Amino acid sequence: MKDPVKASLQEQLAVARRAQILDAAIKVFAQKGFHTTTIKDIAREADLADGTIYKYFENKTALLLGILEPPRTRAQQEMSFLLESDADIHSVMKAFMLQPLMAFKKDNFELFKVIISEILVNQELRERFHQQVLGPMLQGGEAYLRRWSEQGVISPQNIDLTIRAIAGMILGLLLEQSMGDQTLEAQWDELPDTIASLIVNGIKKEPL
Amino acid sequence: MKDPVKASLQEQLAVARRAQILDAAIKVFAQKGFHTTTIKDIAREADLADGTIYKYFENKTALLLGILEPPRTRAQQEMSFLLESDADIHSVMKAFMLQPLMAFKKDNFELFKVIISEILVNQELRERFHQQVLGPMLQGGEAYLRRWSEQGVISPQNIDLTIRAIAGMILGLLLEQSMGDQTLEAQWDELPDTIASLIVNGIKKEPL
Amino acid sequence: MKDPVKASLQEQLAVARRAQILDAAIKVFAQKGFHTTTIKDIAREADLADGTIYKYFENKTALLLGILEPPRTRAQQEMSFLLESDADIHSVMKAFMLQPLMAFKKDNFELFKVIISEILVNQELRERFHQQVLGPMLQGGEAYLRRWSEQGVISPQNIDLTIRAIAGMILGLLLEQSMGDQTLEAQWDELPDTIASLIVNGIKKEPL
Amino acid sequence: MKDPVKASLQEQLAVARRAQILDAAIKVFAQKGFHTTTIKDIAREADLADGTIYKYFENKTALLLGILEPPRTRAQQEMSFLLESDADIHSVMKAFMLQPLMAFKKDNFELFKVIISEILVNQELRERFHQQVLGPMLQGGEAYLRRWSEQGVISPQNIDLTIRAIAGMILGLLLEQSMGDQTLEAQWDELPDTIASLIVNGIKKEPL
DNA sequence: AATGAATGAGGCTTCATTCAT
DNA sequence: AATGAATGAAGCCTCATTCAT
Repeated sequence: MKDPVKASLQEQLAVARRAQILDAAIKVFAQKGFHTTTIKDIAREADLADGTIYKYFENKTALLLGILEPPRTRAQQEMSFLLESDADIHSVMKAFMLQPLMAFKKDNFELFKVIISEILVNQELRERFHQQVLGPMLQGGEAYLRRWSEQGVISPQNIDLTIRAIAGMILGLLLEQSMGDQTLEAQWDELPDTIASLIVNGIKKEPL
Repeated sequence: MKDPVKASLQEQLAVARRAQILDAAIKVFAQKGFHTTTIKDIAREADLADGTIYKYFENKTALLLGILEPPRTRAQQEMSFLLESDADIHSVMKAFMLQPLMAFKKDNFELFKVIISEILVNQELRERFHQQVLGPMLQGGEAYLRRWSEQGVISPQNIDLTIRAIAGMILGLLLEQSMGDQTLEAQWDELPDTIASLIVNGIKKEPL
Repeated sequence: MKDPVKASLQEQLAVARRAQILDAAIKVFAQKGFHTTTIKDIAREADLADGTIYKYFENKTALLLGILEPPRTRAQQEMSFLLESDADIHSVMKAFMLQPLMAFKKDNFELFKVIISEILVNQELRERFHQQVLGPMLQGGEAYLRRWSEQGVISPQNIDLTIRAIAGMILGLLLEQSMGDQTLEAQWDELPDTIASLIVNGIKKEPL
Repeated sequence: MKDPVKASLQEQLAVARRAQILDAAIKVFAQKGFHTTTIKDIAREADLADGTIYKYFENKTALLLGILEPPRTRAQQEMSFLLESDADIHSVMKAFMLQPLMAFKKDNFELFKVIISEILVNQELRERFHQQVLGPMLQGGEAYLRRWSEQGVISPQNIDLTIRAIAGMILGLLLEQSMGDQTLEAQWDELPDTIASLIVNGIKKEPL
């Protein structure tokens, strides 16, 4: 085991196994929900034995934590990259929405359901989510708003609350969609544009 | 038991008992979450025997459904009453926010957590919530927006999506708060005003 | 309560109530089986409250015991009356079968199922049944066989075992029928004759 | 686990475990009856954990079904073998009785009680019993009677009913014995002979 | 490293029975 | 005498987790 090549091979294998298990977990969680899913379900999906799961994850909750881990939440990184650019407000706003709103679309928002559902009830998960997903998202947005505010592009409202309201809108729309709202489902792709508009201009009719 | 007086007494007692159980359930659910709460917990809190719960509720899920029942969700009714009035946009918007944002404040949003958490995972509950809470909220708001739109007060954007975005913002803020966001917690009471402003005017600086 | 008329009235009422409850019990037991039937089922069928049952019967088992009580097991009395007569062997044998084989036919043998099923597992019930039903049946038959044996009509085989075999045949046929044997069901009415013949003559071809 | 040696070992172990559990179940069921026996009772007797039972049997009823499974009901097969032979009627008849009458003697008929008791009340069990035990028994006997009838050894009575009456006699005797009849218990070993005689010749005195 | 058999704690639910009215 | 609300013991079963191989 002192052979560094071997060691790194082992390591790579372990990483692969972890990924394999997480993929299975995501799939089954999305299908059946967290509490309804058994370790056996995941093991079967990953084509492993029950016990093997526990070599890579301490317990069932750790699987959910694993899903939230960095490599899988690359979302906000790409976003923050975008935020550095110099596009106009509407474009940036739209881009800000696009990522999260579309991210969950592929699996029909099932995974969103599972994660949020469990987050609401599990403290550790909640903190992780706040740190790894919500926090960065808010900070990124905040920085942007602050810059715009300094540039006099937007009115210097309470920025803390404003960015939280915007982020909340995204979360809330995902929530409503997850609850089976038909109207949202039908027009989902128009959301980024509509909302960006709403946030930038408000609902009030523009004075001529 | 053909005695009508006695009968109605019994009936009243039954109603009281139901309420007593629901109160206990709300309390314990809020403290421990749905899955973690046992029937025994609720029974103890209600100062009743386990079995008694089942005289009034078919099963554990029915307790959660009970929490969503009309008398306890009177919220949106009062709101819709408000919406009939002729106040200016900002005031109405603020009122629209006020109700839900404050409703859950008293129990530290714990109940919101539990309900949403379970809603995301339980179809029946989800449908009930959509029918009894979200639906009315959306319809009420939609009617308002439509009226304003006709009056030329607001720009005739996609109203369906707009109202959902607004409602989503409320839900999302509750969600962020439930996840332990400190900033929100500190400034919660300023939210209605800030958000109403945001929605009405947007973030863009007013052209002079 | 010292009024003897009143007292006897009370008493008569009590007897009627008992009967009412037993009738209900018989009906529901036959429909659903002993273990599957709840006191509530019986109470509902008897149009009484649960608690009332317990004023007349100590517990659920007592209801089954009640079903076996004399007035309802008048069977063997009529039979023993028949046995006194001087008919030929075949007729008597046939009569001996007729009563029990037909008694349970009316409720589709469901009650037989329930009683036997529980008898096999409940000692007290077993003893009662042996005393009140099986015993008299055996004794009646035994007396008859003995008389015939003395008269030289039948061969003096082991009478104890013979009568038990005959009674067993009856029980066993009821059992087979209860198990859903189609052939038996179709030809049930021919049984008394066929069996009487079998017992009297055996299966062996008569020597010319 | 692709190792075939290992796999077959596992398999053998599983079979053994099943047997171990069934043995325990038989023992406890015989002692306490089906409904009174808890899974814990069986687990304790088998020296296993409660949950382990469920790896091998779907539920409590499956344990009873297991008891009726082929390897344990090999009885009638041996009997049918006997029926092929060319012994005289009396011997065959006696053999026909011998097997079932003695099979249950070893455990004091307790198992018979439990099985029959539950069969009467459980449809699935009833069908299995009819298929696996009673059916073969009847068919075997029927074939025999029919052959004899063609050979002119026995009188061509209604063979369907006759074989059912004979089988019924066996069942009924087991039932009487199970109910605690002392006389039967004392003379149980003489039964096959006595009954064979009864069935072959009937009770009527032979005409000289 | 992987397996999967075994574990056993724990929850939901039913229902016979009691007892205050 | 009748009621039926309340009781609470008890059982079946699930499933996360462990550990010997």
